[in-house]
Amino acid sequence: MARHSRRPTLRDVAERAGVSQSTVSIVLSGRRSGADRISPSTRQKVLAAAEALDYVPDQAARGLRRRKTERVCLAFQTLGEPYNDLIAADLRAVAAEHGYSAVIQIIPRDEGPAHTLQQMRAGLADGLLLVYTPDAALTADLEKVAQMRMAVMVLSNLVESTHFDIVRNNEYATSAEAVDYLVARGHVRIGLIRHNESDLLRYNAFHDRMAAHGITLEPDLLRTGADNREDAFVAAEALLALPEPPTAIFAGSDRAAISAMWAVQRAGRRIPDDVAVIGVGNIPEGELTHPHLTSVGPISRDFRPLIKLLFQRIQGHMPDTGQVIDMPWQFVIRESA
Amino acid sequence: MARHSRRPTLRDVAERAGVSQSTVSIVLSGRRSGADRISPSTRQKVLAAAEALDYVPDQAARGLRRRKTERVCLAFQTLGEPYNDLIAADLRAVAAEHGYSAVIQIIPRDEGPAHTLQQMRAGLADGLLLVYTPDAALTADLEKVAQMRMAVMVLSNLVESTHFDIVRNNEYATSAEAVDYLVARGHVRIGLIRHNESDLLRYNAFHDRMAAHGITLEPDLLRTGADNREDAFVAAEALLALPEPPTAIFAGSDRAAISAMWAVQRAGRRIPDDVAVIGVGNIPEGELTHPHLTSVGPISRDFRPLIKLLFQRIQGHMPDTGQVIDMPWQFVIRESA
DNA sequence: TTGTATGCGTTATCAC
DNA sequence: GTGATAACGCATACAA
Repeated sequence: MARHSRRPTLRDVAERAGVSQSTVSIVLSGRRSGADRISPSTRQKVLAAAEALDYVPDQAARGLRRRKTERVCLAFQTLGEPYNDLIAADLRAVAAEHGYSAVIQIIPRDEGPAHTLQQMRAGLADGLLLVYTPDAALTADLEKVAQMRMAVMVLSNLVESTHFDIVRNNEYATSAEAVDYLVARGHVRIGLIRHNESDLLRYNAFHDRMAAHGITLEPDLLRTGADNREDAFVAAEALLALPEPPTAIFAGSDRAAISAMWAVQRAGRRIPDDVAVIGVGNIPEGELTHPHLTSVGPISRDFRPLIKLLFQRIQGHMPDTGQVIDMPWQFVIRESA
Repeated sequence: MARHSRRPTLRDVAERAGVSQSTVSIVLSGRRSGADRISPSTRQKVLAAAEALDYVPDQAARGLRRRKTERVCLAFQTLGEPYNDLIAADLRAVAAEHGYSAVIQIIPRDEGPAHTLQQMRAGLADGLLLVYTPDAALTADLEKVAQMRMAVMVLSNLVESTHFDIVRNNEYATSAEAVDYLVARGHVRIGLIRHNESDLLRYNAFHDRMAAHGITLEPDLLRTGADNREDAFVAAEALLALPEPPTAIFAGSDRAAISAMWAVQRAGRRIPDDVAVIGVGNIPEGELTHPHLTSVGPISRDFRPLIKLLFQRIQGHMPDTGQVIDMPWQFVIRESA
């Protein structure tokens, strides 16, 4: 295992080609259209030498000099959320079109995105796409990142700032629609499975609409902390085990809703006749389940428009003040409610 | 939006503290135990200045100088695979213990990991954890990466090299066990839903055992390209729509198996009485489904031992020749078969 | 058209 | 104990 074979540098390529470092740099950096500055023959020699040495430019050195990483970072809490998968795929594709590389950072549930923001300020990437609802302290940190000429886009309904771009959706209105739908179908005892604390709006909608309909909320019917499929399943089982179980379950995510559906089936009840189930997110999986999942979620699953905006900002083609972008949601009635 | 506020450098901190750059570097870099070299009072001044300026050291410059990124990279094809989620969480946690940062790169399905390997050679990270089965050409590229003093660990049963660490499992034997189990229960017409091409062993096991039992394979019962839940669902529907549908389905992944279960339920058939279903992976979700999913997969879901080995290599505490690590699998009989 | 010289921000080696 | 100074590998302004 021949370790420690020193990686070739510009100088190695220059020596092999019999030219100077700068010539090699001009040819290989692709900038300033090296084609018209360097003679074809020199150019060929350089390319041949680089090829022979298997030269790869050093990111640290190039980044230090250019003040650019040509990298974007995507940060979210969990890979388990199907939308994060879609966002990651779109980000990678659009980044590639721009000659950029995409990296993902996981935000630990108990610590928040502080580490990622620190990394950004240390120069991890030129742009950040954050799927998270930061609190006030983190908003300040985010603004610091944005002030360092890096592009920042946050997907959150609850953050406020003019220093970076924010993507919002009408989660509240569509969730309210779903609750109204359940009530209109005669449901009074509706169980709630909360996903995590960062997205309050769907729960606010639940509370508000139930109050509007004059239905008092029983603490027993509210389960929290169902961040993953397993916990959501347990929460649903607890709801179904109540002396007076709910006739409908409103889950904070489609994943939680699917877990709830399994729990209902295991309890030997029918969906939606015995227990209706509604989720949030409208993930593709909801069209596979049996019965198909009624849900609230984005109309479009294409995140490329958002990402293109992020690259607009990276390239400086955006106004200095942060924009607010709307991503419309809808209530999709399928079979489970 | 006060953009372009130049980020503070060592010199800014030095000026504010009234000392030299080197002193600041010694204090802040944490190396060489700055505590005993620098006087407490100077040290305090430096720390105060850094705090006041909100100084964050530049990764590019530090990396260029130290020849270290203090970063590890995890690369895999899809976020949808639950195990990748577990690996990512464990990697992040162990990395944090070592003062390292973890980044994830998605390997595009149509291009393979070439881009990530290029990034590694350009100095993206000190170590790479690759969940992928590279072909011969990529193995050569991987060896190049490993030769540049970076730690490389690959999770694959099909790659061969002494230049990096390889993690294997007994996927073949346990898959064979599952097939034998189905045959022993009287199943002859067994449908196969292939996941992707990179993990051939489970399909080899299927073919070999069926042949051993003298059962000829019908092309109609073999479906390929079911890389995601949606495609697997379609594949299962096609199987069930056959004039003579299978009495059992062996899916290349648990996700595919769960999709198949939904398809079976939608077709109004019972599991396992009408159609038995077996998956591969033994993901946590399999204990939630109704019925619970019979599967083949890792005994342990804890990837930290592997990751600790990766860090051993990063720190140079490993023999130069690549190791082969075994990760045992088992056949888990639940309710679906 | 090509080469020389300088600096990006940091760390390490040396004097003092 | 602390401060100049020289690299790390690359890109660019400028000179030739």
